[in-house]
Amino acid sequence: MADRYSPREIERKWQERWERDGLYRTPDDDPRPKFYFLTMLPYTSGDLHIGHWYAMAPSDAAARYRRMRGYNVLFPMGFDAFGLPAENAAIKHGIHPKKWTYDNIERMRGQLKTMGAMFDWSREVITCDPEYYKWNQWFFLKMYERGLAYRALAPANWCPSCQTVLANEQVLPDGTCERCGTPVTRRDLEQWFFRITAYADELLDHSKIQWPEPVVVMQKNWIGRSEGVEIAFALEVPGVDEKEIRVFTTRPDTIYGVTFMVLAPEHPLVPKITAPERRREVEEYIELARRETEVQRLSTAREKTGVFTGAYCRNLLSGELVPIFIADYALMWYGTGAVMGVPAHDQRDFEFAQKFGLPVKVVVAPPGWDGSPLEEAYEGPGTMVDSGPFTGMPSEEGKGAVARYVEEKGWGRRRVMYRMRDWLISRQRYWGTPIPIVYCDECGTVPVPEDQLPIVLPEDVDFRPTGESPLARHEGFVNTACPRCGRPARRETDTMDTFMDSNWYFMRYLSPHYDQGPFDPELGRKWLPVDQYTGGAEHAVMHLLYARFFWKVCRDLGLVQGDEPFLRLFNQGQILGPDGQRMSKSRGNVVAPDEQVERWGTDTFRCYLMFLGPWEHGGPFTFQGIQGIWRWLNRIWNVALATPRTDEAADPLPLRKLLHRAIQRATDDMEKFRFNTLIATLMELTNSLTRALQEGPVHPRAWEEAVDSLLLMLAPLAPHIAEELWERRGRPYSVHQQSWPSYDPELARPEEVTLVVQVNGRLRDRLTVPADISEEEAKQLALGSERVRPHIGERPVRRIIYVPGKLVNIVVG
RNA sequence: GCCGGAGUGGCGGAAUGGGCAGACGCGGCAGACUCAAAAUCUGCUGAGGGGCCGCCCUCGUGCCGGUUCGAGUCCGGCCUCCGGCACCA
Repeated sequence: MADRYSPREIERKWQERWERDGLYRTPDDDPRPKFYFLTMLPYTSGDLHIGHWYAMAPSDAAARYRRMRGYNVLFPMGFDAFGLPAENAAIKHGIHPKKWTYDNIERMRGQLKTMGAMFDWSREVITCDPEYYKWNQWFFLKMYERGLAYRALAPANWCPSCQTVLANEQVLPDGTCERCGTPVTRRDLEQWFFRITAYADELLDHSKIQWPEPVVVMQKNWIGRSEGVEIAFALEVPGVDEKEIRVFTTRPDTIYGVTFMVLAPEHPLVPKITAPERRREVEEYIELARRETEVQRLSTAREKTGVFTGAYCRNLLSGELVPIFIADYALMWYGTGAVMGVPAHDQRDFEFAQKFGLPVKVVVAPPGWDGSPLEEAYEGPGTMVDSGPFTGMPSEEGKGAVARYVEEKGWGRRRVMYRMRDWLISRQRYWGTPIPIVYCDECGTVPVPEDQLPIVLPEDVDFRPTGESPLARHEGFVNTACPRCGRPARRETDTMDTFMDSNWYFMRYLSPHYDQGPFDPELGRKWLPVDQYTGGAEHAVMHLLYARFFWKVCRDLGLVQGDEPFLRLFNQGQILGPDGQRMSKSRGNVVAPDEQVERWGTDTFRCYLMFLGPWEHGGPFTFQGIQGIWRWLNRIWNVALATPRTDEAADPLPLRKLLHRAIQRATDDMEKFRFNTLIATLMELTNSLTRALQEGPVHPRAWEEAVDSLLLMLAPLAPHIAEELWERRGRPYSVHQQSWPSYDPELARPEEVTLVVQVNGRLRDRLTVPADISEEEAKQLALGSERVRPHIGERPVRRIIYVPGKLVNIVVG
């Protein structure tokens, strides 16, 4: 018997050997078909946690499998290195964000290497490196040129006590500052946006990608397209120039039910139309709304609030005059910032009307309605009533009819609205990509010329929170010369949202040090788009939507071909603590992967994560089960190195059939990322081989074929032990350069099947029969069964149902 | 509230173009090896009941109903948990 399985020794040994040999360097000039396998890069938080392992280890197995299937596989890794936690660490512990980040990268890179993954480290990308973010700035300029980057006034979270802008993550759920507990207010600042809404309709089209349906649905909901009509209401306030208020509605069929009008508090018409005697109350309400955080304001549980402006407007269709209110449930950034109040057919309007004693006028009769007052808004379809010329029309039809009428009269037009807003990319933060813009008193907003990039983030910055954006206090950074006129000018001091970094990192992997553009276009043509992307579902809307948008911009810039960056997507589940809760330091349920690797070895830990359950499910990490994987790998060790009693005369078929069935199932599972059942299949194969070993002489070539195939199928899952055993069995280095075993369908097909015999649908007997048994034979066999006959008794057989290879069901009585 | 996803033994989970429920593993029980323990190996392990105990019967996939010869799987109505969105006119 060979010596014992000792993961610590062999794992270090092979990791060193693989690195020395450049086994996982992906050549760009390889004749095999390319396959770009991408897994999301980690944020440089400090330690590689179990979630990273759960995301990456199965991805590695799948990438290795692709490689064994004859593809030239690119499987790169990098670090998402800009972001708030680095800055917070600096504020809290006085460590410079750069040092904090690079120290973390150093540690995490080491941890990643213990995984034994086939990452091509020569392509590593670190997003906080000027070599990388230079191209963030370059992209920004391209977008600015095309009008896709613009500056506008937008509200930001503002802490009046800290005198600083806060990121959304720094605002606690109760709307207070995470540092000082002061209620956060909103403050309007000039900020930069990317015009993602210009691509809204294209982003709604997921027909060219194979993504999990839930992610597609989430993106569609996020974009939130709705078709409706913009309609004018006549404004008849003396001394006001504006003669109309425009509203957006998806329910033009309810227009005769309008009993009031609501404007958003920020609506520009409000100060103009407010009656003198209402002015004080209106201003107070506006101030109140301004002080509220978005979270508070959008809370649906709250009772409706609002104030009457004293002004009226006229419904052009009905000719009725209705009062104009302001209320914070009307949102300035959606539609026109004005809502027509139809309490009978909109629950929000209904609640508002109840509160303010406004009339509820039914114009779409619910089926079977007796004319009595409504208890709540009726939002379904019905027959239009009390609606002028449209009375009697089904409301669904009325939508189009009213829209046409309104368009004919020139009172409005059909419009499409989106829930999605443009992407605000400005962050009043230090640790991010500087926005390449200069403000000049003479020339205004001036983009930094390309040849002056990168604008390097200065390191000698006072990033402690003193009430200003850190870069704004750095004289050497802020003060510059206008690129256009040369006169003194000021740099933009905001930095970019870090989602900018993840927009295109997968392009940078192709040529991480290329300096003529974001990536070598020739390599772009070769490798892009990504064939398979894996990562957490938490990125369903933000990252994955931004990256699709960005790709389409790149396509329009002529940088990439095709419409989508990630052809196939897979979301792994989330790994929980042993208590079934989210892992967190405060709960004390964090499982450190390093300890598990130390104890069991990487191969065992990797396989265990894959064996836990379906990859997309995730679930609690428990310590008991890992033992089972350890035992299994030991059994493989023993089987692979055993010297069986062999006999040329032994029948090779049983072993071969067993093996080829296993290969068939394993291949199918690999294709579908079903690692848990894949491992179960390999366990069964291992157990069968162990039994064959004990039972007697085996056919020598069938045995060798079976053991070699087992190791080949093990290789993507547990790369180190597979390599070690492959070598010990005298096979040529490396197991990872071999082909995935193929199966012979003839051998994989079972010769005998178990035929289930039922009487009236209840299981009564199992018969082992040849797979090619005829229907007639099967029925006769079933009827003749000793176990079946008593259940038929004297009752007549009415029907016999036969499912080939599966069952016979005898219907009696 | 709306939109997704999921509910199967003591536990993680298998099995869905309807057809053997519980593969594989953990845990548990019993045995072998051992002075003993660990490790390893073998057997049993959904619940209930009956036996002429190497056998049989009944029940059983969140709940209620339906379709079907047959439902974990399909349909209708609920319940619970998880995730996302949440006054989007």
